[in-house]
Amino acid sequence: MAYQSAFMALADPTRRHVFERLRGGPKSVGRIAHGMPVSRPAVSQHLKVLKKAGLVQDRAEGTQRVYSIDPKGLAAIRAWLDQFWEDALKAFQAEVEKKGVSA
Amino acid sequence: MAYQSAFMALADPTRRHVFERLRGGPKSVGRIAHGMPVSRPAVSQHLKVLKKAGLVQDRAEGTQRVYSIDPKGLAAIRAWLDQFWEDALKAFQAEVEKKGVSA
DNA sequence: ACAATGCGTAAGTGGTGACTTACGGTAAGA
DNA sequence: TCTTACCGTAAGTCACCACTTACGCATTGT
Repeated sequence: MAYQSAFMALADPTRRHVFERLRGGPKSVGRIAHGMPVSRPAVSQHLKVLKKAGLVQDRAEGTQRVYSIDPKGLAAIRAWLDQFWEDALKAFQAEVEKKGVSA
Repeated sequence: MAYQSAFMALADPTRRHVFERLRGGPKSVGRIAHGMPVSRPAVSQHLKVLKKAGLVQDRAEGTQRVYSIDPKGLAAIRAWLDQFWEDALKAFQAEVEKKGVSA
């Protein structure tokens, strides 16, 4: 049941922005924070939340800390979505057939 | 770009609980609120947010208002996830090949 | 017309979280 | 060793959001 923290984590725009910066590949904290409208400690705090949600992972590389995307968190959301999607679509189609809703 | 409000909407546990109550099919506000630890107006407010995010839709049925799941919101999240998934996995695999990470 | 039901909204409050600056700790270079 | 770079954490502040009660509106039944 880790999709809860994953949703919480991705809800914040700034945090999602941090997360999306890792899409192209691993980056250090400094490089992530560079050019962002918030301070570097703020980015660190966001990364902490993302890590706790299983969305990112980190490794030490000399004096700097490199973060990368952890597929585990995304997989959790995807699993929840897939399960929900099936039931919801089924109920939705049953509703369409019963009521004849077009739009 | 509606996935932003969708994530925001699904981040709150109570609101997600409201949303999940619609999985089995359309329900009136009263039936949704019945048995929940929050008041009925609170449920109304949550439904308002969910509707704005494209996650639910409503129709009038006599004196009561029936809410059901709107696939549009889920589709938005799924699209974002799919797009992200592809890029992230690609970068992740490139990282695995380069570094030889096993776990 | 009047009462009753079902719901949305207004107004106000408490708690949480996102941000800041300041500090401490670790690893590399001179 | 001393400095420098890079980062996480502590402490404090401020805005926002989830919730409550009170109220108003529309629809149905008598």
